[in-house]
Amino acid sequence: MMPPVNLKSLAQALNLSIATVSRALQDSHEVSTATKERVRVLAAELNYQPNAYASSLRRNLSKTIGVVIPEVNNHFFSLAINGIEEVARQHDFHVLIYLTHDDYAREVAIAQYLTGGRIDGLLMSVASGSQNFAHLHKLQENKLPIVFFDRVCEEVSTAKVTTNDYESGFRATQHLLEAGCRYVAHLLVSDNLSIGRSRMQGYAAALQAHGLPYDEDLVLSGGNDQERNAVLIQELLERRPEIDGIFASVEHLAIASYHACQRLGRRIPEQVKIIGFSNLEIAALLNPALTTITQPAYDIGREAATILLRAVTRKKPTLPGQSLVLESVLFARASTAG
Amino acid sequence: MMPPVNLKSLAQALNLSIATVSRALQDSHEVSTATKERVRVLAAELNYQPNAYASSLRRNLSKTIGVVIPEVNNHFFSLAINGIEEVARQHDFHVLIYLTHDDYAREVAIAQYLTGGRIDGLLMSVASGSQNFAHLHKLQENKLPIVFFDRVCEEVSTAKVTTNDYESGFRATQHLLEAGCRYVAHLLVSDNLSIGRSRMQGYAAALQAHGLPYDEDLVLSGGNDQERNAVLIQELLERRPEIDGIFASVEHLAIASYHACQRLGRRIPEQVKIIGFSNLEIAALLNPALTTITQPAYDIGREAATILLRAVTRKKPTLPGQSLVLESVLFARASTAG
DNA sequence: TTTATTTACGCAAACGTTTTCAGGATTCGG
DNA sequence: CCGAATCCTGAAAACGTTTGCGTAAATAAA
Repeated sequence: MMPPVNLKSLAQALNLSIATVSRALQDSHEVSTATKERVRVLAAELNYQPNAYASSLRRNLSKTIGVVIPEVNNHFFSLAINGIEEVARQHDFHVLIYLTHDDYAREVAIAQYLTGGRIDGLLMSVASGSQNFAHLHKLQENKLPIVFFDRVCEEVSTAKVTTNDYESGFRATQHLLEAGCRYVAHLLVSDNLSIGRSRMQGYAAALQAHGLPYDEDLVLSGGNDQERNAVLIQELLERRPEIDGIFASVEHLAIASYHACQRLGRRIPEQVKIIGFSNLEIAALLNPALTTITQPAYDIGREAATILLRAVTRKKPTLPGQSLVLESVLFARASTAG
Repeated sequence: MMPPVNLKSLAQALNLSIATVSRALQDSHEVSTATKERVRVLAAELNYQPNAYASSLRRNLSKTIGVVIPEVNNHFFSLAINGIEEVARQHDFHVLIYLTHDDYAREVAIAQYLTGGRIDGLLMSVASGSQNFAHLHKLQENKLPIVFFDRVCEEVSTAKVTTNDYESGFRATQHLLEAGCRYVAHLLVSDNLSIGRSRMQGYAAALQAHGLPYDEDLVLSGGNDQERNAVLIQELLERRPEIDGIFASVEHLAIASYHACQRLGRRIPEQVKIIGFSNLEIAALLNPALTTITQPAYDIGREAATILLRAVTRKKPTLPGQSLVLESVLFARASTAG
C-alpha cells in the first residue's frame, strides 16, 4: 500500500514546510525559482494531485457548476450541454448534471441538494410543472449565481438566455398560413412555461394578423408520455377534421403529430402541414422532411455558461441586465410544402 | 448579511456541542430523542445544509461519480446518462459529466483531473482514438473503481457492461443477406475499438456462413465529421456500384449513408438496403424507415451505475467477474425490405 | 556600521465536518 | 449504600488545503 501523496508527504520528502510546497505549486512569487522547480519535479514524479475537497473547503470555491434540466435525451438539451461543457472545460470547471424529468418535486429536492455549497453556480431550465419558486429563491438567498436558459423562470431576478420565441411562434404560424392553412392547431407542452406562452402569443398574433379567429379548442397541451400525446393529437384531428396545419411547440410533439397522422392516414403535407421547434439533425430525412424552427442550442449553452462563469470567477451576482436573446432559424421543408 | 448556518452556529443556538449536533443530525443512537428533535427542528427552520466539501474531506467520500463519454448529443449516450442519473439519484449520489469528443488528449486530461479524489467512482466509454491506456491504469492505481460501458477498454481489468456485439453484427449482416444483398459494405467508426472489432467479426462470420468473400475494400472507417463521412460513403458507392447493402456500426454512419444515397439518387431499399446500430426513437419515421439494431442504452446505463455504486458503497473494487452483456434487438423496417 | 528593505521560508490558524475518547450523570443489581 | 452498567454529552484531533503573520537571512540604502 502506497502512502498518500499530499502536501505533507511532499514537504517531508523535500525538507520544506507544507506552506512552501503549497505556494510553490501555485507559482507564488514568495518562493524562490529553484525551490519551485524542485517541488514541481517531485510533484510531477509522484503524480501529485491536490485534494479537491480540501481546497474547496478552504477557499470556499468548488470550481464546479450545476446544470439542472428536464431531460438529456433531447437534442436541444444535449446540444446545450455540449456548449456548457465546452465553456466549463476552458475555465477548468467541472459540471454536475441533474435531471428533473419535468417533475416539480424532483426539482425542489435537487435545489435542496445544491444549497450545500457543492457548486459555485447554476445553469437551469425549469421543469414545466413548476408553479412555486420558493426553492429557487432560497438558492438565491444563499448567494448562488443562477443563469436560466430556454425555459426560464420569470419570477427570479437573474440573467436569462432565451430565443426570440414570440417572433418564432409568429413566423411558424405565418409560414403555415402562407402555405395555405386555415385551421392551424397549436401543440404546447405546458401553459405555465414562459417560453410556451411567448410562442403561443406569437401564434395568436399571426392568426389575428391574417384575420383568422383564435380558437381555444385548437390548442392542445401535451405531457411527457409520448404515446398519450399521439392519442391526444389523434383525437383532436378526428374531432376537428378541418385542421390543416399543426404548429408544435416542442420536438416530441411534432413527432407525435407524425405518428397521429400516420395512424389516421392523413397525408403530410397534402392534408395536414406540420412545423415544429426541433434540433433534429435528421429532420431532412424524415418522411416527409420536417419543417423546423431550430434554436441555436449549442450557442445557448455556451452563452449561458459564459455569463455564469463570468459571475462566478469575478464573484459578482448574475444580473437580469446580462440576459441574452438569440435567434432561431426556420428551415422550410417538405412537411409544409404548398 | 446573514451569519453562516453550520454546525457551530446550531450548537451555539441550542447550547449544545458541535459533536452532539452532528450526531443528532445523523440520527445517532448516542443522543437522546428529545435532543435530536430540538436539533432537527432548528436545523429545518434555519434551512441548515451540511457543507458537502467538509464532509467529503473528513469521510474521504464524495458521494459523486464521474461519467466520461465521447458525446452527449447522441441517443445512445443520452439514454445511458438517463439510466445512470436515475441510479445515482436513488443512492443520493451526484453525477459529474465529461465529454471527450473522441479526443485522446482530452481523455487523458480528464483522467488527470479525476485523480484528485473528486469522485468515488467512474463510468466510462473510451474515446475511439485511445491507444495508450496509461491514464486509466493510473486511475486504477489510485484505487478508483471504474466500470466501462459500451466502448470498453479491454486492457484494464475491471467490470464492463456491453451488448452482444458479435452476434448483433452477425445478425445484422445476415438480415441483409437474407434480404437478397450480395455485396454488403460495413461502416465502422474506428478499428481499434473492441466494440467495433466484435461487430466487424460478426459481419465477417456472417459473410463466410453464406459463402461470400470478405472484401476489405467494402469496409470503411469513418470519423467524427458527418459531412466527410457522407462524402466517403458516396465515393465508396461510386467506386463499387455493385454494393447493395450497408451495415453501419453506429447511428451517424447510417444517417450519413442516407445522405450519400440521396445525393447519388440511389433508392433505398430497392438499390441499396441499409441497417444500422441506432437508438433513434424516430427511426420508423425516416424516409424510408430505418432498420435498426437497438441497444438497451438506458439499461446499460442503469446496470453500469448499479455495479459501480455497489462497489463504491461497499468499498470493494470493481471486478471483471461482475461484467454484464445485454442483448440488442433488431427492428426490421423498410430500409431493408426485400 | 547601522538601519531599512526585500527575499524566502515556516508556524499555525482556519474552512466545517466526523469520530475517538473520556467523563459526568443516571439507573440498576446486589 | 456501593459498584457497575448505561446513557448522554463534550473536548479535541483529524481530513488536506490555503493564507496571514512572523522572522531570519540577504541585500540595499544611509
